[in-house]
Amino acid sequence: MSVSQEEFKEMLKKKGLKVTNQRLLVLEVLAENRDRHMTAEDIYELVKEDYPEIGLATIYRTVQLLLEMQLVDRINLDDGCVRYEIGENTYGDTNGKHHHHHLICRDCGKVLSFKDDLLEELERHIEEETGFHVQNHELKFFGQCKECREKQNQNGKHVEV
Amino acid sequence: MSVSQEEFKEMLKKKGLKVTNQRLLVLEVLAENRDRHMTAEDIYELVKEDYPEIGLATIYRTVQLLLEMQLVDRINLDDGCVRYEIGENTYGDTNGKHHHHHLICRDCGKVLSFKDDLLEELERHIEEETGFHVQNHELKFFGQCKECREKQNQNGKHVEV
DNA sequence: GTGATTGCAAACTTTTTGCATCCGA
DNA sequence: TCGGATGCAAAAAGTTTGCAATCAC
Repeated sequence: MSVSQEEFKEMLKKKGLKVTNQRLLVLEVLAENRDRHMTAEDIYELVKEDYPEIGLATIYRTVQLLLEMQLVDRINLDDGCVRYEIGENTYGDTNGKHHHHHLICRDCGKVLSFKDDLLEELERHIEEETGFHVQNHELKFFGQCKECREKQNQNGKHVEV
Repeated sequence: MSVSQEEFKEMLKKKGLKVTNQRLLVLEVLAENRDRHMTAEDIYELVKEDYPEIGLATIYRTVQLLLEMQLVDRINLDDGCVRYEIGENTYGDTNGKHHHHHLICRDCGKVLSFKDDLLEELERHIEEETGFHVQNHELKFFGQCKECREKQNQNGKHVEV
């Protein structure tokens, strides 16, 4: 079940909230950049192209709302700012895409995504052992990307781990 | 291989850095609170008990140093501040303890730890498929803890997921 | 003695909040 | 019309930095 713009409007109305240009544009910008990991500032700059009078505070208030509506995910790549990604079932043709994790290169800062559903077993395990009910997860791997590794090897350095 | 205070002093000297009371105390406080997830402010308050003249900036500079020396880990529980945990092999009798993940309750904010080594297979998988060399990871689960779940059930509410 | 380290205060960055105005329903 | 939503500016919160004084070696 993928959420369309029409469904988003319905969801807003059902909650007694108003459909505004700002809200539609924030979600649209996130949808158009589903491969990026956008900060509030990134979203602000892009929405401003279509709607120059928007304020940064509105971006923050809107992503908060979208988080609560579970239409976007929040991720933190440990670079000092929170980032937002549109949900896998929101606004897209990506009906098959499931969870993905982030691979963060400590050398160049690049962030790769890695699709995977293997955590479901672990989640079941956690629920059985602790009674904690898992609703969502965030998994980051820190290390060195292929390119940085090759670059290091070319420089004749020994790869120390 | 567990790192003792003596080894920490050696590591500092080997890097041409000085052994100061402040550095020893920060690591000691982290070691004494390995079950907590300490913010810079938490560490500051505790070190101040033994060393009232310490400044918050020193805490930040020291944890940065300890991170680089891989004696502590940084975690982010999405509550607005970065947290620090002493490394599993640092200053402890916990030679068998391996990786652990964090279970964050969205209702009461409590953070539980869950020991597990199941991610190693996934890391191998990632290295094979992408060439990304994994050095560390951080895994958080968001959901509802046992107590909050029971409380909700007692109130007669239907548990919606 | 000398260079690394510290404490303090100021600067900086990201995010939140108060409030008058505006706008969707 | 009316209450929710917005833009702006100010405030808050967390972290970093410059610098003179201090301390470890």
